[in-house]
Amino acid sequence: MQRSERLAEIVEIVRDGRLHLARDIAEALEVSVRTIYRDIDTLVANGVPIDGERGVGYLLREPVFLPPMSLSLVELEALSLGMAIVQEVADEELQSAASGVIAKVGEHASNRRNAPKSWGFGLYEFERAREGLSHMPLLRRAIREGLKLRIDYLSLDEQSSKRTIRPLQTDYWGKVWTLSAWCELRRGFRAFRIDRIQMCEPTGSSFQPEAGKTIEDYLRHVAEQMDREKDSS
Amino acid sequence: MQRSERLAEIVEIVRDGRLHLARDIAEALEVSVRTIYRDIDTLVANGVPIDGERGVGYLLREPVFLPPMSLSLVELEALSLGMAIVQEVADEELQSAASGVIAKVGEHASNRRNAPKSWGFGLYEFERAREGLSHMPLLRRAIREGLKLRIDYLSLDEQSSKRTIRPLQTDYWGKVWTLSAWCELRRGFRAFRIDRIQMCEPTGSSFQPEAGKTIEDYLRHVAEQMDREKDSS
DNA sequence: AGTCCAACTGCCATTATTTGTCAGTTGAGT
DNA sequence: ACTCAACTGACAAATAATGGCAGTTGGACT
Repeated sequence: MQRSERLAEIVEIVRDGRLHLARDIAEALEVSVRTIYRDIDTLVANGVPIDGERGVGYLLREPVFLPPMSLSLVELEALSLGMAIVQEVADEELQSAASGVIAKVGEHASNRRNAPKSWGFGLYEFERAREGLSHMPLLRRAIREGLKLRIDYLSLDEQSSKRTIRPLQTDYWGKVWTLSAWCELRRGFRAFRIDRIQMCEPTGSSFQPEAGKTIEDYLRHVAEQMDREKDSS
Repeated sequence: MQRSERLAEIVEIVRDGRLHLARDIAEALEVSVRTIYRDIDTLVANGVPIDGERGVGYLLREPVFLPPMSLSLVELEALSLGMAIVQEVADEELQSAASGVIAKVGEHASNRRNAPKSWGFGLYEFERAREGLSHMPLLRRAIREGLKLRIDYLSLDEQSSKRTIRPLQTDYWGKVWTLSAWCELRRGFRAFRIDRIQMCEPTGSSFQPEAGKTIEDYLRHVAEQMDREKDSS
Protein backbone atom coordinates (compact mmCIF):
# COMPACT_ATOMS: atom_id res chain seq x y z
CA MET A 1 0.00 0.00 0.00
CA GLN A 2 1.18 3.48 -0.91
CA ARG A 3 1.85 6.03 1.73
CA SER A 4 -0.76 8.47 0.39
CA GLU A 5 -3.35 5.71 0.35
CA ARG A 6 -2.48 4.85 3.89
CA LEU A 7 -2.94 8.44 5.01
CA ALA A 8 -6.43 8.41 3.54
CA GLU A 9 -7.09 5.10 5.26
CA ILE A 10 -6.07 6.53 8.61
CA VAL A 11 -8.53 9.35 8.19
CA GLU A 12 -11.24 6.85 7.32
CA ILE A 13 -10.48 4.89 10.45
CA VAL A 14 -10.32 7.85 12.78
CA ARG A 15 -13.40 9.46 11.26
CA ASP A 16 -15.86 7.37 13.18
CA GLY A 17 -15.37 9.79 16.05
CA ARG A 18 -14.23 7.14 18.48
CA LEU A 19 -10.92 6.87 20.25
CA HIS A 20 -8.13 5.07 18.46
CA LEU A 21 -4.71 3.87 19.54
CA ALA A 22 -1.74 4.15 17.26
CA ARG A 23 -1.07 0.48 18.00
CA ASP A 24 -4.46 -0.58 16.65
CA ILE A 25 -4.19 1.54 13.53
CA ALA A 26 -0.72 0.16 12.92
CA GLU A 27 -2.03 -3.36 13.20
CA ALA A 28 -4.97 -2.68 10.90
CA LEU A 29 -2.74 -1.19 8.21
CA GLU A 30 0.10 -3.65 8.74
CA VAL A 31 2.81 -1.12 9.41
CA SER A 32 4.79 -0.27 12.49
CA VAL A 33 3.56 2.06 15.19
CA ARG A 34 6.39 4.43 14.45
CA THR A 35 5.09 4.83 10.93
CA ILE A 36 1.66 5.71 12.24
CA TYR A 37 3.13 8.44 14.42
CA ARG A 38 4.89 9.84 11.41
CA ASP A 39 1.75 9.59 9.30
CA ILE A 40 -0.35 11.36 11.88
CA ASP A 41 2.28 14.07 11.93
CA THR A 42 1.96 14.71 8.25
CA LEU A 43 -1.84 14.57 8.41
CA VAL A 44 -1.88 17.19 11.13
CA ALA A 45 0.60 19.24 9.14
CA ASN A 46 -1.86 19.05 6.26
CA GLY A 47 -4.65 20.41 8.39
CA VAL A 48 -6.52 17.30 9.40
CA PRO A 49 -7.87 18.04 12.88
CA ILE A 50 -6.62 14.98 14.72
CA ASP A 51 -5.98 15.34 18.41
CA GLY A 52 -3.54 13.00 20.07
CA GLU A 53 -3.43 12.78 23.82
CA ARG A 54 -0.66 10.99 25.59
CA GLY A 55 -1.86 7.97 27.45
CA VAL A 56 -5.23 8.15 25.73
CA GLY A 57 -5.27 7.86 21.97
CA TYR A 58 -6.31 9.72 18.85
CA LEU A 59 -9.54 11.55 18.26
CA LEU A 60 -10.83 13.47 15.28
CA ARG A 61 -11.73 16.92 16.52
CA GLU A 62 -14.56 17.63 14.10
CA PRO A 63 -16.32 15.48 11.63
CA VAL A 64 -14.54 15.86 8.35
CA PHE A 65 -14.64 14.34 5.00
CA LEU A 66 -11.74 15.06 2.79
CA PRO A 67 -11.94 13.25 -0.45
CA PRO A 68 -10.09 14.91 -3.24
CA MET A 69 -12.95 15.11 -5.63
CA SER A 70 -13.68 16.62 -8.95
CA LEU A 71 -16.76 18.58 -9.76
CA SER A 72 -17.93 19.47 -13.22
CA LEU A 73 -18.64 23.06 -14.09
CA VAL A 74 -22.38 22.53 -13.77
CA GLU A 75 -21.96 20.83 -10.44
CA LEU A 76 -19.95 23.81 -9.30
CA GLU A 77 -22.80 26.09 -10.32
CA ALA A 78 -25.34 23.92 -8.56
CA LEU A 79 -23.16 24.06 -5.48
CA SER A 80 -22.78 27.81 -5.40
CA LEU A 81 -26.43 28.41 -6.25
CA GLY A 82 -27.44 26.12 -3.43
CA MET A 83 -25.15 27.83 -0.98
CA ALA A 84 -26.40 31.24 -2.06
CA ILE A 85 -30.00 30.16 -1.48
CA VAL A 86 -29.13 28.73 1.91
CA GLN A 87 -27.51 32.02 2.81
CA GLU A 88 -30.75 33.81 2.02
CA VAL A 89 -33.13 31.32 3.43
CA ALA A 90 -31.74 29.76 6.56
CA ASP A 91 -30.71 30.86 10.01
CA GLU A 92 -27.40 32.42 10.84
CA GLU A 93 -25.65 29.22 11.77
CA LEU A 94 -26.42 27.53 8.47
CA GLN A 95 -25.83 30.78 6.69
CA SER A 96 -22.29 31.12 7.91
CA ALA A 97 -21.73 27.43 7.28
CA ALA A 98 -22.75 28.06 3.69
CA SER A 99 -20.25 30.91 3.53
CA GLY A 100 -17.66 28.49 4.83
CA VAL A 101 -18.39 26.01 2.08
CA ILE A 102 -18.23 28.70 -0.57
CA ALA A 103 -14.93 29.92 0.82
CA LYS A 104 -13.38 26.47 0.87
CA VAL A 105 -14.63 25.46 -2.53
CA GLY A 106 -14.34 28.84 -4.20
CA GLU A 107 -10.76 29.27 -3.20
CA HIS A 108 -9.84 26.31 -5.32
CA ALA A 109 -12.36 26.84 -8.07
CA SER A 110 -11.56 30.46 -8.73
CA ASN A 111 -8.58 30.38 -11.01
CA ARG A 112 -10.52 29.03 -13.95
CA ARG A 113 -10.50 31.02 -17.17
CA ASN A 114 -14.16 31.82 -17.39
CA ALA A 115 -16.30 30.91 -14.48
CA PRO A 116 -18.73 33.77 -14.17
CA LYS A 117 -21.58 32.65 -12.04
CA SER A 118 -24.55 32.38 -14.31
CA TRP A 119 -27.19 33.28 -11.78
CA GLY A 120 -28.17 35.43 -8.91
CA PHE A 121 -31.48 36.04 -7.37
CA GLY A 122 -33.98 38.42 -6.03
CA LEU A 123 -34.26 38.87 -2.34
CA TYR A 124 -37.70 40.02 -1.41
CA GLU A 125 -39.43 36.65 -1.65
CA PHE A 126 -37.04 35.24 0.88
CA GLU A 127 -37.21 37.87 3.53
CA ARG A 128 -40.15 36.30 5.23
CA ALA A 129 -38.42 32.95 5.52
CA ARG A 130 -35.66 34.47 7.60
CA GLU A 131 -37.87 35.73 10.39
CA GLY A 132 -37.69 34.19 13.83
CA LEU A 133 -35.15 31.53 13.09
CA SER A 134 -33.15 32.02 16.25
CA HIS A 135 -34.18 28.62 17.57
CA MET A 136 -32.89 26.67 14.62
CA PRO A 137 -29.40 25.81 15.85
CA LEU A 138 -30.89 24.36 19.01
CA LEU A 139 -33.54 22.51 17.02
CA ARG A 140 -30.91 20.96 14.79
CA ARG A 141 -28.85 19.90 17.75
CA ALA A 142 -31.92 18.39 19.37
CA ILE A 143 -32.69 16.43 16.20
CA ARG A 144 -29.13 15.17 15.92
CA GLU A 145 -28.74 14.20 19.52
CA GLY A 146 -32.31 13.17 20.28
CA LEU A 147 -33.05 15.78 22.92
CA LYS A 148 -36.58 16.41 24.09
CA LEU A 149 -37.56 20.06 24.06
CA ARG A 150 -40.09 22.10 25.97
CA ILE A 151 -41.64 24.81 23.82
CA ASP A 152 -44.09 27.67 24.12
CA TYR A 153 -46.03 27.74 20.90
CA LEU A 154 -48.40 30.35 19.56
CA SER A 155 -50.56 28.76 16.90
CA LEU A 156 -51.80 30.65 13.84
CA ASP A 157 -55.17 31.24 15.53
CA GLU A 158 -53.30 32.81 18.46
CA GLN A 159 -53.77 29.90 20.85
CA SER A 160 -50.80 29.66 23.18
CA SER A 161 -49.65 26.30 24.49
CA LYS A 162 -46.73 24.63 26.25
CA ARG A 163 -45.59 21.25 25.01
CA THR A 164 -42.85 18.72 25.32
CA ILE A 165 -41.79 17.48 21.92
CA ARG A 166 -39.34 15.17 20.19
CA PRO A 167 -37.96 17.18 17.27
CA LEU A 168 -37.68 15.08 14.12
CA GLN A 169 -37.02 17.34 11.17
CA THR A 170 -37.04 20.97 10.12
CA ASP A 171 -38.78 21.70 6.84
CA TYR A 172 -38.41 24.56 4.45
CA TRP A 173 -41.57 25.55 2.61
CA GLY A 174 -40.35 28.35 0.42
CA LYS A 175 -41.66 31.02 2.73
CA VAL A 176 -41.51 29.59 6.20
CA TRP A 177 -39.66 26.98 8.13
CA THR A 178 -41.53 24.42 10.15
CA LEU A 179 -40.51 21.82 12.67
CA SER A 180 -41.95 18.33 12.45
CA ALA A 181 -42.03 16.68 15.81
CA TRP A 182 -43.72 14.10 17.95
CA CYS A 183 -45.79 16.00 20.47
CA GLU A 184 -45.97 14.32 23.84
CA LEU A 185 -48.92 16.47 24.86
CA ARG A 186 -51.12 15.44 21.92
CA ARG A 187 -49.48 12.02 21.51
CA GLY A 188 -49.17 12.58 17.80
CA PHE A 189 -47.11 14.17 15.06
CA ARG A 190 -47.32 17.92 14.74
CA ALA A 191 -45.73 20.53 12.52
CA PHE A 192 -44.82 23.81 14.16
CA ARG A 193 -44.00 27.03 12.36
CA ILE A 194 -40.64 27.96 13.71
CA ASP A 195 -41.41 31.66 13.70
CA ARG A 196 -44.32 30.93 16.05
CA ILE A 197 -42.18 29.17 18.62
CA GLN A 198 -42.02 31.68 21.46
CA MET A 199 -39.57 29.84 23.67
CA CYS A 200 -37.72 26.59 23.43
CA GLU A 201 -35.35 24.79 25.77
CA PRO A 202 -34.03 21.27 26.35
CA THR A 203 -35.89 19.36 29.02
CA GLY A 204 -32.70 17.59 29.95
CA SER A 205 -34.01 14.18 28.99
CA SER A 206 -33.38 12.60 25.63
CA PHE A 207 -35.17 10.10 23.44
CA GLN A 208 -34.37 7.13 21.27
CA PRO A 209 -36.02 6.46 17.92
CA GLU A 210 -39.16 4.56 18.84
CA ALA A 211 -41.43 2.57 16.54
CA GLY A 212 -44.34 4.74 15.45
CA LYS A 213 -42.66 7.96 16.53
CA THR A 214 -39.84 8.35 14.02
CA ILE A 215 -39.52 10.73 11.12
CA GLU A 216 -40.08 7.85 8.73
CA ASP A 217 -43.38 7.09 10.42
CA TYR A 218 -44.35 10.73 10.08
CA LEU A 219 -43.47 10.90 6.42
CA ARG A 220 -45.43 7.73 5.75
CA HIS A 221 -48.34 9.19 7.67
CA VAL A 222 -48.26 12.39 5.61
CA ALA A 223 -48.00 10.46 2.36
CA GLU A 224 -51.03 8.34 3.24
CA GLN A 225 -52.99 11.43 4.11
CA MET A 226 -52.19 13.00 0.75
CA ASP A 227 -53.35 9.83 -1.00
CA ARG A 228 -56.68 9.98 0.83
CA GLU A 229 -57.17 13.58 -0.22
CA LYS A 230 -56.55 12.65 -3.84
CA ASP A 231 -59.11 9.86 -3.66
CA SER A 232 -61.86 12.05 -2.30
CA SER A 233 -61.39 14.83 -4.85
CA MET B 1 9.07 19.16 -3.37
CA GLN B 2 7.12 16.07 -2.45
CA ARG B 3 5.59 13.88 -5.06
CA SER B 4 2.06 14.38 -3.75
CA GLU B 5 2.55 18.14 -3.75
CA ARG B 6 3.78 17.97 -7.29
CA LEU B 7 0.74 16.01 -8.39
CA ALA B 8 -1.47 18.73 -6.94
CA GLU B 9 0.67 21.33 -8.71
CA ILE B 10 0.22 19.59 -12.03
CA VAL B 11 -3.53 19.70 -11.61
CA GLU B 12 -3.31 23.39 -10.78
CA ILE B 13 -1.33 24.02 -13.93
CA VAL B 14 -3.51 21.97 -16.22
CA ARG B 15 -6.69 23.35 -14.72
CA ASP B 16 -6.62 26.56 -16.70
CA GLY B 17 -8.20 24.57 -19.50
CA ARG B 18 -5.45 25.34 -21.96
CA LEU B 19 -3.14 22.94 -23.71
CA HIS B 20 0.03 21.95 -21.90
CA LEU B 21 3.12 20.07 -22.97
CA ALA B 22 4.81 17.63 -20.66
CA ARG B 23 8.06 19.45 -21.44
CA ASP B 24 6.71 22.75 -20.12
CA ILE B 25 5.26 21.22 -16.99
CA ALA B 26 8.53 19.44 -16.35
CA GLU B 27 10.42 22.70 -16.67
CA ALA B 28 8.01 24.54 -14.38
CA LEU B 29 8.28 21.92 -11.67
CA GLU B 30 11.99 21.27 -12.19
CA VAL B 31 11.72 17.58 -12.83
CA SER B 32 12.36 15.49 -15.89
CA VAL B 33 9.78 14.89 -18.59
CA ARG B 34 9.80 11.21 -17.78
CA THR B 35 8.63 11.98 -14.28
CA ILE B 36 5.77 14.05 -15.61
CA TYR B 37 4.59 11.18 -17.75
CA ARG B 38 4.64 8.97 -14.71
CA ASP B 39 2.83 11.59 -12.63
CA ILE B 40 0.12 12.05 -15.21
CA ASP B 41 -0.30 8.30 -15.23
CA THR B 42 -0.99 8.19 -11.53
CA LEU B 43 -3.29 11.21 -11.74
CA VAL B 44 -5.34 9.53 -14.43
CA ALA B 45 -5.33 6.35 -12.40
CA ASN B 46 -6.77 8.39 -9.54
CA GLY B 47 -9.60 9.64 -11.68
CA VAL B 48 -8.38 13.07 -12.72
CA PRO B 49 -9.82 13.60 -16.19
CA ILE B 50 -6.67 14.55 -18.05
CA ASP B 51 -6.55 13.77 -21.74
CA GLY B 52 -3.18 13.34 -23.40
CA GLU B 53 -2.98 13.38 -27.14
CA ARG B 54 0.16 12.36 -28.94
CA GLY B 55 1.68 15.17 -30.85
CA VAL B 56 -0.58 17.69 -29.12
CA GLY B 57 -0.32 17.92 -25.36
CA TYR B 58 -2.40 17.58 -22.23
CA LEU B 59 -5.86 18.92 -21.66
CA LEU B 60 -8.15 18.73 -18.67
CA ARG B 61 -11.38 17.22 -19.92
CA GLU B 62 -13.70 19.00 -17.54
CA PRO B 63 -13.05 21.76 -15.13
CA VAL B 64 -12.28 20.19 -11.82
CA PHE B 65 -11.17 21.29 -8.48
CA LEU B 66 -9.96 18.64 -6.18
CA PRO B 67 -8.78 19.99 -2.93
CA PRO B 68 -8.96 17.54 -0.10
CA MET B 69 -10.96 19.60 2.29
CA SER B 70 -12.74 19.19 5.54
CA LEU B 71 -16.23 20.33 6.25
CA SER B 72 -17.78 20.69 9.65
CA LEU B 73 -21.01 18.95 10.44
CA VAL B 74 -23.01 22.14 10.03
CA GLU B 75 -21.33 22.88 6.74
CA LEU B 76 -22.28 19.43 5.60
CA GLU B 77 -25.88 20.14 6.50
CA ALA B 78 -25.81 23.46 4.71
CA LEU B 79 -24.42 21.69 1.68
CA SER B 80 -27.03 18.98 1.56
CA LEU B 81 -29.87 21.40 2.28
CA GLY B 82 -28.67 23.62 -0.54
CA MET B 83 -28.43 20.72 -2.94
CA ALA B 84 -31.89 19.51 -1.95
CA ILE B 85 -33.34 22.96 -2.64
CA VAL B 86 -31.57 23.15 -5.98
CA GLN B 87 -33.02 19.78 -6.87
CA GLU B 88 -36.51 21.13 -6.23
CA VAL B 89 -36.08 24.53 -7.69
CA ALA B 90 -33.89 24.39 -10.75
CA ASP B 91 -33.95 22.82 -14.16
CA GLU B 92 -33.02 19.24 -14.88
CA GLU B 93 -29.40 19.94 -15.70
CA LEU B 94 -28.70 21.69 -12.40
CA GLN B 95 -30.88 19.18 -10.65
CA SER B 96 -28.83 16.23 -11.75
CA ALA B 97 -25.66 18.19 -11.06
CA ALA B 98 -26.91 18.63 -7.51
CA SER B 99 -27.51 14.90 -7.29
CA GLY B 100 -23.94 14.44 -8.45
CA VAL B 101 -22.61 16.65 -5.71
CA ILE B 102 -24.65 14.84 -3.09
CA ALA B 103 -23.43 11.51 -4.38
CA LYS B 104 -19.78 12.55 -4.33
CA VAL B 105 -19.93 14.18 -0.95
CA GLY B 106 -22.38 11.80 0.65
CA GLU B 107 -20.34 8.78 -0.25
CA HIS B 108 -17.57 9.99 1.98
CA ALA B 109 -19.71 11.59 4.61
CA SER B 110 -21.96 8.63 5.21
CA ASN B 111 -20.03 6.45 7.60
CA ARG B 112 -20.30 8.89 10.45
CA ARG B 113 -21.90 7.64 13.64
CA ASN B 114 -24.98 9.82 13.64
CA ALA B 115 -25.62 12.05 10.73
CA PRO B 116 -29.36 12.10 10.27
CA LYS B 117 -30.30 14.99 8.09
CA SER B 118 -32.06 17.46 10.28
CA TRP B 119 -34.34 18.92 7.65
CA GLY B 120 -36.53 18.26 4.72
CA PHE B 121 -39.04 20.43 3.03
CA GLY B 122 -42.42 20.78 1.54
CA LEU B 123 -42.82 20.73 -2.17
CA TYR B 124 -45.88 22.61 -3.25
CA GLU B 125 -44.38 26.09 -3.01
CA PHE B 126 -41.66 25.10 -5.43
CA GLU B 127 -43.71 23.48 -8.12
CA ARG B 128 -44.32 26.72 -9.90
CA ALA B 129 -40.62 27.52 -10.07
CA ARG B 130 -39.95 24.35 -12.04
CA GLU B 131 -42.25 25.19 -14.93
CA GLY B 132 -40.83 25.97 -18.34
CA LEU B 133 -37.19 25.74 -17.47
CA SER B 134 -36.21 23.79 -20.56
CA HIS B 135 -34.20 26.74 -21.88
CA MET B 136 -31.96 27.05 -18.87
CA PRO B 137 -29.04 24.88 -19.92
CA LEU B 138 -28.78 26.88 -23.13
CA LEU B 139 -29.09 30.14 -21.22
CA ARG B 140 -26.29 29.17 -18.88
CA ARG B 141 -24.08 28.18 -21.76
CA ALA B 142 -24.81 31.46 -23.49
CA ILE B 143 -23.89 33.38 -20.34
CA ARG B 144 -20.67 31.45 -19.89
CA GLU B 145 -19.58 31.67 -23.46
CA GLY B 146 -21.01 35.04 -24.37
CA LEU B 147 -23.42 33.88 -27.06
CA LYS B 148 -26.10 36.19 -28.38
CA LEU B 149 -29.55 34.61 -28.41
CA ARG B 150 -32.67 35.21 -30.46
CA ILE B 151 -35.80 34.74 -28.39
CA ASP B 152 -39.56 34.80 -28.79
CA TYR B 153 -40.97 36.34 -25.66
CA LEU B 154 -44.53 36.52 -24.44
CA SER B 155 -44.75 39.27 -21.86
CA LEU B 156 -47.08 39.09 -18.87
CA ASP B 157 -49.62 41.26 -20.70
CA GLU B 158 -49.57 38.75 -23.57
CA GLN B 159 -47.55 40.91 -25.95
CA SER B 160 -45.42 38.72 -28.15
CA SER B 161 -42.04 39.93 -29.38
CA LYS B 162 -38.84 38.71 -31.01
CA ARG B 163 -35.53 40.03 -29.71
CA THR B 164 -31.82 39.50 -29.89
CA ILE B 165 -30.32 39.56 -26.42
CA ARG B 166 -27.03 39.20 -24.57
CA PRO B 167 -27.78 36.93 -21.62
CA LEU B 168 -26.10 38.10 -18.44
CA GLN B 169 -27.51 36.24 -15.48
CA THR B 170 -30.36 33.99 -14.46
CA ASP B 171 -32.14 34.93 -11.26
CA TYR B 172 -34.20 32.88 -8.89
CA TRP B 173 -37.03 34.73 -7.19
CA GLY B 174 -38.48 32.05 -4.97
CA LYS B 175 -41.31 31.30 -7.36
CA VAL B 176 -39.99 32.03 -10.81
CA TRP B 177 -36.73 32.23 -12.64
CA THR B 178 -35.88 35.26 -14.71
CA LEU B 179 -33.14 36.05 -17.17
CA SER B 180 -31.37 39.38 -16.97
CA ALA B 181 -30.04 40.42 -20.33
CA TRP B 182 -29.05 43.32 -22.51
CA CYS B 183 -31.75 43.65 -25.11
CA GLU B 184 -30.48 44.76 -28.47
CA LEU B 185 -33.99 45.62 -29.62
CA ARG B 186 -34.68 48.04 -26.79
CA ARG B 187 -31.02 48.98 -26.28
CA GLY B 188 -31.34 48.47 -22.56
CA PHE B 189 -31.35 45.94 -19.75
CA ARG B 190 -34.39 43.72 -19.48
CA ALA B 191 -35.46 40.90 -17.20
CA PHE B 192 -37.37 38.06 -18.84
CA ARG B 193 -39.39 35.45 -17.03
CA ILE B 194 -37.93 32.21 -18.26
CA ASP B 195 -41.28 30.45 -18.32
CA ARG B 196 -42.48 33.10 -20.78
CA ILE B 197 -39.67 32.51 -23.25
CA GLN B 198 -41.41 30.71 -26.11
CA MET B 199 -38.36 29.96 -28.19
CA CYS B 200 -34.70 30.60 -27.86
CA GLU B 201 -31.71 29.85 -30.09
CA PRO B 202 -28.15 31.05 -30.58
CA THR B 203 -27.79 33.65 -33.32
CA GLY B 204 -24.37 32.28 -34.10
CA SER B 205 -22.61 35.50 -33.17
CA SER B 206 -21.08 36.12 -29.77
CA PHE B 207 -20.36 39.15 -27.63
CA GLN B 208 -17.63 40.44 -25.39
CA PRO B 209 -18.26 42.25 -22.10
CA GLU B 210 -18.77 45.85 -23.12
CA ALA B 211 -18.75 48.90 -20.89
CA GLY B 212 -22.31 49.79 -19.93
CA LYS B 213 -23.68 46.44 -20.98
CA THR B 214 -22.27 44.07 -18.37
CA ILE B 215 -23.98 42.38 -15.48
CA GLU B 216 -22.20 44.71 -13.09
CA ASP B 217 -23.68 47.70 -14.89
CA TYR B 218 -27.10 46.14 -14.63
CA LEU B 219 -26.79 45.45 -10.94
CA ARG B 220 -25.60 48.99 -10.32
CA HIS B 221 -28.52 50.26 -12.37
CA VAL B 222 -31.01 48.21 -10.35
CA ALA B 223 -29.47 49.32 -7.08
CA GLU B 224 -29.73 52.99 -8.07
CA GLN B 225 -33.33 52.50 -9.05
CA MET B 226 -34.15 50.98 -5.67
CA ASP B 227 -32.51 53.93 -3.94
CA ARG B 228 -34.67 56.33 -5.92
CA GLU B 229 -37.79 54.42 -4.91
CA LYS B 230 -36.81 54.64 -1.27
CA ASP B 231 -36.33 58.40 -1.56
CA SER B 232 -39.72 58.99 -3.07
CA SER B 233 -41.63 56.90 -0.56
C1' DA C 1 3.91 8.08 -48.39
C1' DG C 2 6.77 10.52 -45.54
C1' DT C 3 7.78 13.77 -41.71
C1' DC C 4 7.17 16.04 -37.44
C1' DC C 5 5.51 16.37 -32.94
C1' DA C 6 4.80 15.07 -28.45
C1' DA C 7 2.69 11.56 -25.83
C1' DC C 8 3.95 7.16 -24.18
C1' DT C 9 6.83 2.75 -22.82
C1' DG C 10 10.61 -0.23 -20.84
C1' DC C 11 14.93 -0.56 -18.75
C1' DC C 12 18.46 0.47 -15.43
C1' DA C 13 21.58 2.93 -12.40
C1' DT C 14 21.18 6.60 -9.09
C1' DT C 15 19.06 9.06 -5.60
C1' DA C 16 15.55 10.12 -2.23
C1' DT C 17 12.00 8.67 0.82
C1' DT C 18 9.87 5.54 3.81
C1' DT C 19 10.10 2.17 7.05
C1' DG C 20 11.24 -0.68 11.22
C1' DT C 21 13.88 -1.17 15.28
C1' DC C 22 15.44 0.46 19.43
C1' DA C 23 16.06 3.27 23.18
C1' DG C 24 14.51 6.73 25.04
C1' DT C 25 11.08 11.18 26.88
C1' DT C 26 6.76 13.40 27.99
C1' DG C 27 2.17 14.38 29.94
C1' DA C 28 -2.00 12.90 32.00
C1' DG C 29 -4.43 10.06 34.94
C1' DT C 30 -4.55 6.77 39.06
C1' DA D 1 5.40 6.21 41.93
C1' DC D 2 3.42 3.85 38.22
C1' DT D 3 1.06 2.98 33.91
C1' DC D 4 -0.33 4.12 29.49
C1' DA D 5 0.25 5.65 25.04
C1' DA D 6 1.63 9.53 22.55
C1' DC D 7 5.83 11.29 20.94
C1' DT D 8 11.08 11.90 19.54
C1' DG D 9 15.78 10.92 17.52
C1' DA D 10 19.05 8.02 15.26
C1' DC D 11 20.43 4.71 11.98
C1' DA D 12 20.40 0.92 8.78
C1' DA D 13 17.51 -1.54 5.51
C1' DA D 14 13.90 -1.59 2.29
C1' DT D 15 11.26 0.66 -1.00
C1' DA D 16 9.95 4.21 -4.21
C1' DA D 17 10.96 7.99 -7.17
C1' DT D 18 13.81 9.91 -10.58
C1' DG D 19 16.62 10.89 -14.84
C1' DG D 20 18.55 9.34 -18.96
C1' DC D 21 18.19 6.84 -22.96
C1' DA D 22 16.47 4.46 -26.74
C1' DG D 23 12.83 3.31 -28.54
C1' DT D 24 7.22 3.16 -30.26
C1' DT D 25 2.77 5.14 -31.36
C1' DG D 26 -0.97 7.96 -33.19
C1' DG D 27 -2.47 12.15 -35.25
C1' DA D 28 -1.75 16.11 -38.21
C1' DC D 29 0.35 18.27 -41.86
C1' DT D 30 2.87 18.37 -46.37
